[in-house]
Amino acid sequence: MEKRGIGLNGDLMSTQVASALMRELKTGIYADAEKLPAEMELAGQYGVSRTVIRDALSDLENAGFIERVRGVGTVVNRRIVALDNRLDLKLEYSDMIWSMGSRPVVDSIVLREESASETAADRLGIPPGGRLIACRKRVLANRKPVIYSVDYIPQSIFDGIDYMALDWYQPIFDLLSKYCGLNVTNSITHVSATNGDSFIRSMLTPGEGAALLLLEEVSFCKLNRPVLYSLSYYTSFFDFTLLRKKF
Amino acid sequence: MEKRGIGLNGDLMSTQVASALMRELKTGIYADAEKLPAEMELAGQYGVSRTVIRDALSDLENAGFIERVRGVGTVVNRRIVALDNRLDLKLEYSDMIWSMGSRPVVDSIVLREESASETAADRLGIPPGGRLIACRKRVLANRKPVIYSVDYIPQSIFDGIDYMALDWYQPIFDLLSKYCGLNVTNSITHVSATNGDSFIRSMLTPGEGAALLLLEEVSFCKLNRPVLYSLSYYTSFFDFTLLRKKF
DNA sequence: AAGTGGTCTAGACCACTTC
DNA sequence: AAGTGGTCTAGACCACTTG
Repeated sequence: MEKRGIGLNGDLMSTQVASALMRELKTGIYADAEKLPAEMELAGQYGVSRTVIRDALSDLENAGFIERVRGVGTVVNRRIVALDNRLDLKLEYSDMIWSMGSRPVVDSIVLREESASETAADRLGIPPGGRLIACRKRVLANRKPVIYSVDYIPQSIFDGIDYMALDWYQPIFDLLSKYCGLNVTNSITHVSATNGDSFIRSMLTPGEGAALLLLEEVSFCKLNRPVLYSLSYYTSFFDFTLLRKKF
Repeated sequence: MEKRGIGLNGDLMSTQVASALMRELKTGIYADAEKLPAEMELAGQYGVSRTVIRDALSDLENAGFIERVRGVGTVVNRRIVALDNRLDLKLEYSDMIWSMGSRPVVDSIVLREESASETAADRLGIPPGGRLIACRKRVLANRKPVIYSVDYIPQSIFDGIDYMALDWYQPIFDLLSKYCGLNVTNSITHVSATNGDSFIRSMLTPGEGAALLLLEEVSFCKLNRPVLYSLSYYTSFFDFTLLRKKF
């Protein structure tokens, strides 16, 4: 009898199949395909049941990469497969900068301990005035400033950790993962347009009359635990793309 | 033997269960619940197999409303259930305005036939210079201008239809659905911040120094067929929220 | 009629958390 | 040990599109 549930590298079968299919769709044997093979055929090829294939295809469909049509087959959405920086699927700015061919560089970090504002306390689910760590920083791409951000983290998250000694130049999600064992899974993000104040504009030096995109964001770990409240100002360097789908 | 696959009102069983659960989560018996009952128990209550329940829960989880944890149960994400205007789940501005307690009113419509720009042709997958219908309009909420938009639709979509006679005051998606039988299922949206030009600002009269949010969008029907290319400028009246999730 | 994806059933075992 | 969700199997029928 085959081992069930878990494949060789620890991932689930359906996850492995989904990754494999995605690879083939982007650069492999389905790179020019308009349709994928029938579900039963894929099941045979990968040596799994149709259920596994359908779970994998469900994931791809939810992300918009394919569309399944009865009587027709599994149709590839080429335009969506080709998209690179999906705001709705990525949480990390550094990935975005890398995939745009630049190297993200962080400068002028200011780390402080502060009392939570009413807003911050509400978003993070802590008492007003609770202790926060505030990390203000600027990110450059190709030597040009592209992001200015303020990240607030409850001090309680760093219980027993000398957070001042940590390397705050790395992406904040990496830091939370490495030193606190907290993996951010999703964020609620408010998007708006602004011109910023004179300080923000002096940090980002956008062109005359250029507006900034502001993302106000609460990030969560497993079980909906809020761990990060952040305000990020983005210059027009970024091309934010997202897929909107009816529920 | 029970009828399979389709329930009383034409919806799928899993879709019906998902809707029912969503209703209970928002205002029903699970309005204050931290967890949903076990899958087997739900299966019993709704008189369906565990598979149906799991399909329904999968949909809710994909939209972020619940989280399923092994050994624990199905946990409700209250903050996400409480969100109202999800940019990633809604395609229609009028819904958003209604749910903010205002009535959307469209004024100053300008309908023209134009040749496709290179950009528009590319986005809509038609030859450059192809015939387009351009609909420019302004939307008011509570008598204040809140959106200015330009919608481009390939003329071929209206083959044999006297499009000039249609009611362009209704949402464009309703129009496409009613008269062309085309239901928009998703959109690729580019988000950016801008200050607009003097014309846009005269239409929207944002406050001094207030920036505008620009959504540049291609909307698709079944089989990834592009039917609408639009540019929409939004004032700060709108609170755009979206859920970002790791793929 | 044949082939596709969509759904459903019944049953099984696995991984995890809690008691 | 008991209960949860996660995965998988094998098989069935349904709805739809295409030839």
